Amino acid sequence: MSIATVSAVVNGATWVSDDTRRRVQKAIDKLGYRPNQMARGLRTRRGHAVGVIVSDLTNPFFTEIVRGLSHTLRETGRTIFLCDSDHRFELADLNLRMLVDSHIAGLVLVGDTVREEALRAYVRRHPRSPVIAIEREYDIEGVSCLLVDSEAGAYTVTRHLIDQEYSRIAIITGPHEGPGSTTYGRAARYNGYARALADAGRALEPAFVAEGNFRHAGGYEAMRQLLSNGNRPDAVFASNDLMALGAIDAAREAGLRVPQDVAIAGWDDVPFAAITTPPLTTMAMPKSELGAVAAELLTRQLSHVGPRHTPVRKTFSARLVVRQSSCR
Amino acid sequence: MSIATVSAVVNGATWVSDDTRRRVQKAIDKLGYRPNQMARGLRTRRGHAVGVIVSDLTNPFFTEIVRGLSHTLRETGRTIFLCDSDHRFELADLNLRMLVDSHIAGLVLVGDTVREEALRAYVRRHPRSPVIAIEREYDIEGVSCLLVDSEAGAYTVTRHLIDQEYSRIAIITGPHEGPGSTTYGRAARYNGYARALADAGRALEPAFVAEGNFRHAGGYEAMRQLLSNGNRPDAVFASNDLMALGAIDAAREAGLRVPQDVAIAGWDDVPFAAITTPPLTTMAMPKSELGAVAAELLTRQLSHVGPRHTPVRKTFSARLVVRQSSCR
DNA sequence: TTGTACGCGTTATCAC
DNA sequence: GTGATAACGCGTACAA
Repeated sequence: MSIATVSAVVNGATWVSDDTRRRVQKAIDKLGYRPNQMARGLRTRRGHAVGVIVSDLTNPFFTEIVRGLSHTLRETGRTIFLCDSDHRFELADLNLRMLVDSHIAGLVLVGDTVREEALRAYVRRHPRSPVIAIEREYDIEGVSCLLVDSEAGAYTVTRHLIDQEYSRIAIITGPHEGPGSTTYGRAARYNGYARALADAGRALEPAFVAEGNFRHAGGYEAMRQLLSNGNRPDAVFASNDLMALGAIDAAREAGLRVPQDVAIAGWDDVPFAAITTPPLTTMAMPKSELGAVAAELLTRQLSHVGPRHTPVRKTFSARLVVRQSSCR
Repeated sequence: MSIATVSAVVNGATWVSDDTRRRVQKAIDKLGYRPNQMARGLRTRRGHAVGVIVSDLTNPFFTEIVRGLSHTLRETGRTIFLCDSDHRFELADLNLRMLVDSHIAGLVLVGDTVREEALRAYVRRHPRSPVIAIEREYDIEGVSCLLVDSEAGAYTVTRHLIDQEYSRIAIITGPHEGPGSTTYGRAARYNGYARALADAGRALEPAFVAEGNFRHAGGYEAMRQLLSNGNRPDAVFASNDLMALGAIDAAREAGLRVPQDVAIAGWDDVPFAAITTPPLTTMAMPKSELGAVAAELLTRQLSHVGPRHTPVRKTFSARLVVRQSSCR
């Protein structure tokens, strides 16, 4: 028995005879042999683990995706290098650097994490590494993006508020700069909101636009700001559920009833949205679909041999879920 | 300049002259040199990443801990190998095997994950690897455990329900077998519940004990079971918040009002517990404390040189947070 | 179909 | 203080 033969068996080479394969396998089981991933990675110049950077691990929408990935990868014997970028570019860049040092086999970006420039550099230096971005659009060759049509969704939910006869509709956006300013922050969701107002012949009141940070506290602060104006809004579309819940807290604290005095709508449909006080109207993200497609895409691209895998760009749509927070 | 000297500088050896150190550093910055973690791990027989197995990534209490760990470790330049064991022993064992293959530097167990036996084997084969278990007690030398006094907490919350003049108090426990059956499932929380009833001179009704699985769906099912009895409980202590929320859903579906018809109390005080309908009475876990201690402990043990680090066993206590779900 | 020998990038040992 | 060199465990080109 030789080292090379064992290696061949372990890596499933085709040229080993069935007989020796069995004998090797038996020995492996008996001795409890396990390949050393570090040595393997050193030799192959390509690790076995997948790097994942998520912009906010406390956001249930994101954890659901990570959980799905974790399970799919386990079936391939792969593990996840997990990093939380805390909604900050500097941290995301740092995280990416650490992942590069660990020689990951592939990269998954969940939410708005690394800068376009940083990712471009990564792709250039690691042409064989699949990159999948979820909920963030990159204009980089070789990067797959799984997106949700935020503009259309924002239009839908704003339209819904208009139909409910709310007349002074505000929006809590993502941050103006930094993560969130790209895909689903100001750009798309704000545009959808603006277009819906325009189509209904409503004016866009600058005082009705507040900036949040995709977190509970950010929604709370933004709502306080909106309420401090003389002309109070009677409906608020928050760009995600965490901020919507923060907004509800702020409204209640100001002695306002939701939805009688002010309606609130969110985005994501996190599991808790259905059981808050009051239950939250929100745009439901196609979570399971997103997770499944990402996992399938990743494993396919990882097992792909050849110089370059084919990137995918796919847009899903969010679905309006009407609950009590937007119906007087 | 020689390879060995550079290595010495990178690893902060004391014997390099300040002058060469500066020169090496300058070259490192200029060339953008980054040590290859795989080669390093291969040589040292000890990786740079920390393995984390969490029993349920969708449980906000757990993600908070993971998030904290992620950030603390980033400061040391370390990454996390994350695995979700999905509340299943087989998966946890598999995860542990994968982590071993990846040659982790340390291990953190969040929630009820790997079996005592599996962990014992790990510790035997990796005496230098720190192991920290959060919310699960192991009787293994060298394993640090950060615990919460579940028995006392369960006593407190049950006592609270008694004080609120509820008379038929039920419990939704963790699973009877598998993860959850150990620390905080049947054992401690059930015992605290039983002792509180006994101290108050109440009988322990077997029909008032339902088994859950620490998930929303499990709480829902357990509640349905409790409600299907002729003698309905008028208060339910669920062993965690996810199950409590499931129980609320089931109660509402059965046409019962919470807390007028049936009171519900949970355990964890996840962020959403404060904003559910109605806001949830629950035992607040010392999250930030737990996270901070775990992180501090881990980094200390990781940087510890010598044959054996000193394990720590620490018990925190949960705090009763009374909200509307338990007050008519 | 099998075995040999080399190199992946690092750290540890020891001679200088 | 510094530099040469042997491992670490594996994949693979190439010889057999």
